Amino acid sequence: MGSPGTGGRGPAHTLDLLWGTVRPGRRGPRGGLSVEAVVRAAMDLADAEGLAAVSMRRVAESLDVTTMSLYRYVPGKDDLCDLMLDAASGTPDTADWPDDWRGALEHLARDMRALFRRRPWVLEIPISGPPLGPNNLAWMEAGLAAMRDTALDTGERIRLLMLLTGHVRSEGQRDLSMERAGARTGVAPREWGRVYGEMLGRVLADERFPTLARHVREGMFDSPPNADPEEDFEAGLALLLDGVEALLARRAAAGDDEGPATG
Amino acid sequence: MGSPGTGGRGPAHTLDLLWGTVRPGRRGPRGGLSVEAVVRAAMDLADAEGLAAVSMRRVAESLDVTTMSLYRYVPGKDDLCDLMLDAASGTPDTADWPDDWRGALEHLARDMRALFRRRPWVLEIPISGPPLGPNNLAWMEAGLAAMRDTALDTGERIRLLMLLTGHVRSEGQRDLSMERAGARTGVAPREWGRVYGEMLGRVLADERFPTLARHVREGMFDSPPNADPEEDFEAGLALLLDGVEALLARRAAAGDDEGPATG
DNA sequence: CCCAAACCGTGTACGTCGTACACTTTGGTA
DNA sequence: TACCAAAGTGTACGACGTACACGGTTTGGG
Repeated sequence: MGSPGTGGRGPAHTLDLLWGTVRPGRRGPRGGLSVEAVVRAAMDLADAEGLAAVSMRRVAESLDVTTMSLYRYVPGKDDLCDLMLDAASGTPDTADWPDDWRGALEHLARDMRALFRRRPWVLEIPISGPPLGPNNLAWMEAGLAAMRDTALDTGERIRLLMLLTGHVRSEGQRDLSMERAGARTGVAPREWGRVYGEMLGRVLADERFPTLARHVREGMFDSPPNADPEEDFEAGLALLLDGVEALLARRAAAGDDEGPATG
Repeated sequence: MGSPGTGGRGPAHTLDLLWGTVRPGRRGPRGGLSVEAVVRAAMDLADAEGLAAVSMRRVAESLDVTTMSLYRYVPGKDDLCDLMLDAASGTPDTADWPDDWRGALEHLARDMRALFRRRPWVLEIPISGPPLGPNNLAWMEAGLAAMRDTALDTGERIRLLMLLTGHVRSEGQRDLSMERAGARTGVAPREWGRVYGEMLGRVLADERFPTLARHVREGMFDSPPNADPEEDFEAGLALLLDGVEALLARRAAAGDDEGPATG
């Protein structure tokens, strides 16, 4: 499971792979495969059977080549996953995004969420560093563009973007874990909250959680905590952006002799 | 890697494991091991060498027993990880938490963050469902208690708690990935931003990211985006709680004929 | 009192994983 | 044309989780 070897020829090569700027090599036979083909095969596998089904062997098998031939195109599995992540991220469609920063950021967050719902396995890929691929940077570009008219400085904009993606990822991972918890016990995802409540209710009856117990007794699990993931997501998003508005309002009130940010 | 078998005797047994309410069984030889001993050994291993080093074989080896004997105490590795998570979570120390909800929630978030800094491997454990262990519930209890005097309803309180833990986890995972990215390239974590900037700067010079390029040209990476994780964490936390305050203010302004929440 | 049931711990084995390494085949270039 | 980098193959190693059958130990019910 670990990486005994070095993996690749350094992060510079990984960057070339991400951006598709690999010199094909003039000598030798023309390769029948390509980085994109390998990545696409891996993505197809992940789409069909989940990330756990993506092994070098299975990917190679689906391409009708041997396992080791993949290593001619990809340094190792970790890098393959990084490539999959960027490829699956795609490019945000900002056509119908509104002009105001809040509306645009809401669209960004929702589009990102839709992406994770479409390809849940993206959330399972361990992030190995800052976003470096073109697609991930395209999302960053869209986010920064959405904030162009705000009074936030560069650091704040990036932080807010990170915060937003963090929220989208967290919420998506929670949804995923709920679904899988349901699959493991054989209960439908929606009914999990019921089981949850029963379990907790039985257990909390005689323990040292007064506040929790009070909430349970007041019917906390009649409508279980995460019954509507969409509402949780939207509420968190709204809270976050409300925080931003508060910050902007504070700033506008404080430095009103200063000119507004020039677009 | 997957779980071909059923793993355990259902989630009810896992709950018993978590709460330490396992009937020892009157017949047969007294076991030299125990669930706690196994979990502790696994945690020691994770503390020393990271979660990747925690395998059934290595845990058994550290306990001077064979691999399979572990399965007498733990249904499988997934459940072991769940147990490790709850055990590592410990119990929040609310002694020096202030009385106001905001201060208390800040302390909760910071204490949680400290926990993840102390045991980074906790963040690598894939969450398999809602919090069910006593320690995780203790954190939930503390969080709910912190909000006892607010005008939030139960659902909102839980959502806020989830949002907070999501933020702490996200930020911790980002720190972790940064550290590991540095380790992989052989660069110190602090210098990563520099490399990041160089890479992006080189790449962005001739591409289709106008806003991003503008920020880069304006010195975005002179002080790299995630140079100070602590500041990022605190800023996000503040933003979040500002959002809550805005919600509370809105609520207070709207329904002032309604009595305040009774503690 | 005794035997069978329950339980602990062991040993072996299977299928899977990532990937190192030596090899043959291929085809552009010096 | 001869060479050699590169594509693709085959084999192998050391891990992993865990199913399964077995022998040893304790204890409860008859």
